[in-house]
Amino acid sequence: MNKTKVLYVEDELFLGKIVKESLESRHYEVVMESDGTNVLPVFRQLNPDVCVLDVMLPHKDGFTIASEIRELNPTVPIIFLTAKTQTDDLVKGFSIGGNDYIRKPFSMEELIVRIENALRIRQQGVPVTNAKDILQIGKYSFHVTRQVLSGYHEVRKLSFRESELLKILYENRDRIIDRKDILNLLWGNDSFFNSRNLDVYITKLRSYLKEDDLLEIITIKGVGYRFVTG
Amino acid sequence: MNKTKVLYVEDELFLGKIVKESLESRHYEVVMESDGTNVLPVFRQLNPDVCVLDVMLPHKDGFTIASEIRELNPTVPIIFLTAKTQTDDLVKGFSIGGNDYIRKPFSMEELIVRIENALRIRQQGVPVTNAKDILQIGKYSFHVTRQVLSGYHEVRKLSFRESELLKILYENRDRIIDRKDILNLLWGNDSFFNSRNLDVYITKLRSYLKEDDLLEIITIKGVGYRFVTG
DNA sequence: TTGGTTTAATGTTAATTAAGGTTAAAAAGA
DNA sequence: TCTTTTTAACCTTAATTAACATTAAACCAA
Repeated sequence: MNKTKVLYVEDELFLGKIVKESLESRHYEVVMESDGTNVLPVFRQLNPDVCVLDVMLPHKDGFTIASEIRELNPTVPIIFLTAKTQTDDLVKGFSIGGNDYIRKPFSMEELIVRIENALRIRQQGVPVTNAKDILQIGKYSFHVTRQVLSGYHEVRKLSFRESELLKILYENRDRIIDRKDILNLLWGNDSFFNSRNLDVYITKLRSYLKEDDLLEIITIKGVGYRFVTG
Repeated sequence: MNKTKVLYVEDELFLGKIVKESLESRHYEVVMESDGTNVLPVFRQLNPDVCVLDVMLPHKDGFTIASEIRELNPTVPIIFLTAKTQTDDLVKGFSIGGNDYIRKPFSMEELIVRIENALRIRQQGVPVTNAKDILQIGKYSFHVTRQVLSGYHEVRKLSFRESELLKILYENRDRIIDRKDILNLLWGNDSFFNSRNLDVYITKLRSYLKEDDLLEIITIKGVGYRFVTG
């Protein structure tokens, strides 16, 4: 049987060396990367069985790398290493869909348990990603039930209304959606005040989505909107 | 696994050298061209996996090169590098059709993400052009759902009514279209006021289309219009 | 028939109105 | 207290209406 291939991204070289050697002594094949910017080509070349990513990296955080990896490969398990200072919320947002996380400091046993766990789950054919829950919207990925919108540079937790509106827009992308329909779906009626409310949320989403210039919420005055995605 | 081959067209030699070496250190094979006129032979010889083109080049702009490359190869991903001074809309207008673009200055991470992204999209067999959405109208190209009309010199965002009218005219080009039919399609009825409204929009479109002398919206009094495109 | 005149249709431009955008502050939840 | 949602105020833009100009078909007289 081939060795399990681990892609390990860690900027603390001292810690990294220990972990790498420790895993190798347990018959894993480990490729370590200390620079977040170089991960994708290495990933493509190695095609690892599992990724272990430190969240705090000099140029690029682990979440961003993760969502890039996810675009290349929607199923490979990803394990985050987080310092205890990170907010729980965002980490949790990412700790689904084949992702797991371990708080630093951790023991080798713990890491190995998580790795084996991830591999086992994947082997059993348990869907690692609840794929339909994660929408690719342009350069963003949007976890609907977690209400997390992740771009290259920032990860944002959306409120309920923001998230629902984005979902509606996405489901009807490239088509004209009636203002009234959105209002009825989001507020249950289309009174004047809710109508102005919708304007506010449209503005918010536009600003959240501006990392990708190709994403556009076009206003069709007197009618509604059209969300153009590609 | 073979290295990913990148054709990189860039006239700023200093920047180019940095980018080239940076990509090479990340296991890409890079061929750099500084002169736009020589790109096609190089393309043929290299048969790259992805092209990265600076838009502002001395003799020939990146868009022109891109369309030449497209003739040789309709699917290879093309990424444009554009200066930040170019207006958003210009970029938007041209960045349609499966290509991506990056604003200068950019980070290496960003470039790599885009490259990997482009390769992945191609692998998945995702269609690179949403061709049916882009109409060629004389010297203009018209992106219907984005409501963007791009000529050589200016790119204009059309309003919904302008855009719909242009679409109707184009779909019935070189034929006589009844005024009434347009009115019914655009406003749902043909009352007097809407009728005057149509006049206004016809005037607007005529002025938008005057970059190309061969395009003409001919009035047929008492009947309707004929949009002559050839 | 020809050239002028009338008249309705359409062209053009500007003013008005209404829809929506943006931002901030207030209110409501949690 | 902190976040989300709603309300409010003011700003921008598209769509409509209005006013006046031009065109071309229709009519008419010499």
